[in-house]
Amino acid sequence: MLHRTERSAEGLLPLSEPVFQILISLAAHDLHGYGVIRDIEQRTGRALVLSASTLYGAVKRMMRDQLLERSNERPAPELDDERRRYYRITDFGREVAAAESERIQRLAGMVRDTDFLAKRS
Amino acid sequence: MLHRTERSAEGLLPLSEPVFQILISLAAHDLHGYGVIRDIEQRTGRALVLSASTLYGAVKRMMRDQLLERSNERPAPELDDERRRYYRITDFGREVAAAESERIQRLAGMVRDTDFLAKRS
DNA sequence: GTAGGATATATCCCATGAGGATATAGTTGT
DNA sequence: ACAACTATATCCTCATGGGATATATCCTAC
Repeated sequence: MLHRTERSAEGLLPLSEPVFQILISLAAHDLHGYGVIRDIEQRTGRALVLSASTLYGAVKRMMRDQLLERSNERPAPELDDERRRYYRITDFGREVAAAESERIQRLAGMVRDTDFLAKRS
Repeated sequence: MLHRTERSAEGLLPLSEPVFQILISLAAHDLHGYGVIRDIEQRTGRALVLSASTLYGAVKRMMRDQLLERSNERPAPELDDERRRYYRITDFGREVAAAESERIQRLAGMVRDTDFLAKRS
């Protein structure tokens, strides 16, 4: 019997914008909290800038839900900052991110050619 | 001087799943509350089935935010049900739906070719 | 060396929203 | 007549987002 996922990824959908963006950032590489804020800010062209409370609150809940875990690996000492706390996405976190991505693709397809500004009746 | 939008559509984004789906339903044709629930259920293949409290709560807030308004037009009496309260999407509601649609398209593009399950490092 | 801004984490607190439970009542089918 | 479905509405609870705030370290300029 193969590994049985405790909680289904779908049960956590839809993800909030902050949570999905945090998963995207950490899917690429381990990062510390403040670094995640900067990464999201850069990737979205400042369209989304998380406040500190949003980031740390979300991270705490994502750890509770086993989407993230603490990472012990740190950069070379000369590049490091002792205050940082690094996080890593879990396998389950990747499952959830993939499921949310599929949901988004489905939704995007559903409305792709819809002209909401065209009045009816 | 052309019409000036009071509140920007972007300020309401991102929309919750229920709110966006309600706008999609009403963008096609006026409908009453219970009919919106059925319409979303059908369109999404039962993937999203709003509870009554979610629907009526969302509709109330959407009226407050001027995304929807009451519609006086009713179907032919033999097809009607007096208990029904029909709703219509407003021009502003269409703007907001279009803005959310663009946001979704952008997000979908951003993650389209991301393989979240491919482990790194 | 010290002042100030950026980096970094964390908590308190409030407003908002999703949705289960529940209430009420009219409509339709058997 | 009785049940199931249609239809609207409110109460209540829980979770989340985010402003304000606190604390401390790092870095750069003077």
